[in-house]
Amino acid sequence: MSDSSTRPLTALDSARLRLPEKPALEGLEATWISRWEADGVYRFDRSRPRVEVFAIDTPPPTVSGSLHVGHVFSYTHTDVIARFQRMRGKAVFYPMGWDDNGLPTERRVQNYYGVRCDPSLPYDAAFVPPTTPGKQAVSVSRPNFIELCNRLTAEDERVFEHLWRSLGLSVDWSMTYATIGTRAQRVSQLAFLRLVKRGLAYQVEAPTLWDVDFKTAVAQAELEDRELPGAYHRIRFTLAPAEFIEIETTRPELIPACVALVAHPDDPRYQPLFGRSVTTPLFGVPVPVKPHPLADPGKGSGIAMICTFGDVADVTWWRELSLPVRAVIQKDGTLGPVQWGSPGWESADPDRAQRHYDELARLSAAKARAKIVEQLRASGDLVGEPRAISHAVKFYEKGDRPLEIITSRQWFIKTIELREELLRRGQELQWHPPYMRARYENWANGLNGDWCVSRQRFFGVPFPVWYPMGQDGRADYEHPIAPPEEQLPIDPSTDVPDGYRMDERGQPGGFVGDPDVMDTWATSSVTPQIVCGWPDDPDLFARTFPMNLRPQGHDIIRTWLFDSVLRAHLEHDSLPWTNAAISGWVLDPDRKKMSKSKGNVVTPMALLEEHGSDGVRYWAASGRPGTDTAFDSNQMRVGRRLAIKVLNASRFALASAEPQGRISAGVDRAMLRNLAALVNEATEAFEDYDYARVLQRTETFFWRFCDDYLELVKGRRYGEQGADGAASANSALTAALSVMLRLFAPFLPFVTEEVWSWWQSGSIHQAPWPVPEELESLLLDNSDVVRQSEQAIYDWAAEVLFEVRKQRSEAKQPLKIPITKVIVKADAANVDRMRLVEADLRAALRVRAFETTVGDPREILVQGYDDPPA
RNA sequence: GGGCGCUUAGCUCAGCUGGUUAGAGCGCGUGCUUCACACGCACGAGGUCGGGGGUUCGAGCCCCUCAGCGCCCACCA
Repeated sequence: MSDSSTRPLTALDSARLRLPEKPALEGLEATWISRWEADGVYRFDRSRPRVEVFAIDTPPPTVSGSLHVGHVFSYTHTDVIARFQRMRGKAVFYPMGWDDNGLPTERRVQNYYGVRCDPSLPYDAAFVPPTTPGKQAVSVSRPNFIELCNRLTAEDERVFEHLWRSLGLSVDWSMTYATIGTRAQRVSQLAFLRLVKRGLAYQVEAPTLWDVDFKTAVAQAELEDRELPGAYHRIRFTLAPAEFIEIETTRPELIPACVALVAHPDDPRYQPLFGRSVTTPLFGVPVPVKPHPLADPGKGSGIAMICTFGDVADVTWWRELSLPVRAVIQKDGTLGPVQWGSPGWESADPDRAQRHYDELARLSAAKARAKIVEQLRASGDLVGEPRAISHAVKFYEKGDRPLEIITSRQWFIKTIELREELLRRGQELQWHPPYMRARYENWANGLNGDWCVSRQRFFGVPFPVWYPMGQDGRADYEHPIAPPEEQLPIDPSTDVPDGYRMDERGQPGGFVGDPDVMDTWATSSVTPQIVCGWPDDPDLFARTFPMNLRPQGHDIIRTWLFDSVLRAHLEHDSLPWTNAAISGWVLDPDRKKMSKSKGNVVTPMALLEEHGSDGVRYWAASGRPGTDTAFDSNQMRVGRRLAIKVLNASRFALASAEPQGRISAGVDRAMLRNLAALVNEATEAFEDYDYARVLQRTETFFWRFCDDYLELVKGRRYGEQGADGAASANSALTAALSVMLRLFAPFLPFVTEEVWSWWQSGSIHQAPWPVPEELESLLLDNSDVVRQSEQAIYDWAAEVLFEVRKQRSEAKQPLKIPITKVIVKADAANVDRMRLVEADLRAALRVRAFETTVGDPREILVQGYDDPPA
C-alpha cells in the first residue's frame, strides 16, 4: 500500500528506500531513456485546458547530415524550460520536427546517391539508386528523386532522434513531424490558398533575386553580403559628337542592358542634361538622362547607369522612372542572344552593336566583363584603367556566384504594406533576452519588397494550383485552378484538377500544374499551425495555440521568426506564441563561430559518451539566453563532477536517515531557511527564462551544502548528540535532498531521476517544482524574525568553519590531531548563534573546546593542538 | 552609414533596481588516504572591474566620450 499520495516529498519512506553500494553515472542514460519511454513520462495530456498547457514551437533541425554541438547547446535550453514547466504542473506540448524539405536535402541526396533530378522524366517504379555514386550523375524523375529524399531523410531522422533522446530531451516522441510530410504539406498548401483567396498572396512577373547556379528565385531573407574584389570602370557615353558623359560602374558587361542614366535632381553638373538623351558606348543605344533622389552625387562621377538589372537600386529606378526592360543576363547567368536593331534593341549602328555583342553572348557575367573591357579599351570608351576595389556583393546564402536580378513569374506574400502591424507584433512578443527585438525591427524596417515564396526546385511543397491552357498552348496564369481544401495536399505535377482528364495535361485546352515549390521558410513559418492541428483538429488547436514559446537562434530571426509572426498575423490575427527565447552561438575557444565542420570533429554523441549527458547539459545550460558561449569541454567535466557529487551526497543523506523527527537544531533550520530562499529565487529566475541563473545558484548552494553543512551534521546524524539531534539532522537532510534534486532535475535529468528512484515513487520529472512552504511547514515558526535570525546561523557557522580550517591549514596540522581550544570573540548575536552550533562545529573541526565571549573586533583564534600521539 | 551586444583574476564567466575589504569554477601552488565522494577534501596566491571625464556621501553597476572585439541591418552605381 503506497502512501505516496499523502506523504510529503520531503519525508523518508524507509520501506521504499533502496541504496546502491557504489553509485555511478555509467549507464544511467540507457536505463532512464527506456523507462521514460515505457512510462510515458513526457506524453502530452491533451485533455488539459489551454491555461494548463505550455506549448513549445521547437525548431525542426535541418536534416542535411548531422547535428552539431550548437544544436545540443540550444535544444538543451529549451528542454530545461520544458522540464521546469512540466514540474510546475503544466501539460507540456513539446513536439519535434525535422526540416527535411529544401535545398540542403536535395544536395545531400544528389551527392549521396549520385543522382540528378530531371523533372521531364517519367516516374520509374523499378528504379534502384546506384550502390556507390558514379562519376556521372544518374538522371531521375522528380517522383523518384523525392523518394530518395524521403528515404535518406528517414535514416537521418532516426539518428537525430537517438541523439536527442540520449541528450535527454523531454520531447513527446509520439508527436513528430517532417516539413516534407503530408501534414506539413497540407497546412502549407491550405494556408497558401487561403492567402491567395484573400489577395494576400499573388503571382506576378517581375524582377526577382535569382541564383544562377541553382536557377531559382530567392528571397531577400536568404541574401548575404560577401566582400569581393571588383573594379570601378570609368566609361564614357556620347552626348553629342565629341561630347561625353562619364559614368563609373563595377559591371560594364551590363552596358548592353543600360536603359538610362541617373543623377541627383539637385546636382548642378547634370541638371542641364535631364530630359536629354545619350548614346551607350559600343552599342549605340540612345538612353535618357533622368533625375532621381536616390542617386548619390558623391559616388563615382555622380551619375550612374541604370541597367535591367544590375542591383536592387536598378530595380527601384526602373520601377519609379517607368523605364523599359532590356535584359541580357539569362537564368543560367550567361548573356543571352540579342538581335540588335529589333524592337527594344534600337541602335544607331546595329551591325557594330551586333559585332560587339556576339563576342559577349553565351559568356558568363564574369567572362563577359573581361571581354567588354577589352572592347571598351579598343574603342576608346574606357577612361583610364579600371580601379581595383573591394566591395560587398549580394549572394544567395547557399550560393557560389553573385546574385542576378532576373525577370520571372513568381508567387509573393504581401509583407511591405504590413510593416507597421508587424512591428507592433514584435512589441507584443516577449523576447528573451529583450534586446533581440532590435534585430526583428531592423529587419522589418529594411524590407524592400514582398516575400517571394516560389522556388524553381523539386524537393519541397508544391504550389497547389494548376493553370488552364489556352488553345494557343499558353498557360493562363491569371486564372489558377485550386483544388478544394479537403483534397490537400496535392501535387499538381501528378494530380489532375477536377473537371479535367489525365491526358489533358499540357495539351491545348487542357491544364498544366504549377512547376514550382515553396520556399522552405514558407513551410517552416507555419510550424505552429502544423503542430497545433490547424485546421483539422480544432480541439487541439484551442488547447495549444497561440503557443507559449518559440526557442530559436538569432541568425533566423529575419526568416523563421519574422515569417512565423507574419503568417499567424495574416491567418489568425494573433502572435503565434507569446515568448521567444533566443539562443546564442557556440563559439570555438578562439572566439569564432563554431562551424559545422569543426563541430563535427567532436560529434555530439561522443561528447555525451565522454562527459555524460548531464555533464554536457550542464555546460549548455550555463549559457544565458542570447549569449554566445565558448565550446568548453572543461565545463562539461565540471558538470559531470557535479552529477557524481549529487550521487554521493545523496547516498550519504539517505544512508542511515533514521530516526526522523522534529527539526530543532540550529544549523538544520538555518540550512533549510537558506534553501527556502533559494527556491524563491530560482522560481522567479526560471519564470523569467533565466535558467542559467537557476543552475548557478542551485549549484553554489549545493556545494556549500556538501562542504559545510554535511560536515557539520555528520557526527550528529550518527547519534553523537543523542536521538533528537540525529532526528533533526536526518529530517533536514531528506527534506533538503528532495528539494535540491527537484531544483536540479531540469538540468541533470538523469542523475536526479536515478537518486529520486532510490527513495521516491514516480518520476522526478513529474514531481512538483519545490515551493518554500514544503520546508517552512517543517520549521513550524515562520515569522519574519525567526526566519531571518535562523537564516544568519548558516553564515556564522560557515565563517567559523572557514577560519579554523584556514588556521589548521596554515599550521599544517593534519585533521586527525584535535585542536585543544579555539577562542572566539564576536558580537552578542553571533555569540548566541555560537551556542546553537558549537557542538556541530566541535565535531566537524575536531575542536575540544570553544571559548566564546562578546567582544570587538571579531576574532576566531586557534589556541593550540593536542600533542601528536607518541 | 544605422543599430545591438560585449570588454571584471592566466582561462570561462557571475555580479539583480549604485552601498561595507570585487565573486565562482577551471588552471596553478601547499597540505590531507577525514567512516558519501581521490571523478575527493582543506587552504592559498592571482584583479588600478578596456581608457578618460562626469553625477553622487558612495560606481564594476548611472551619464558623456574614446578604443577594441563580435553580431544584425542598409539601394555599397
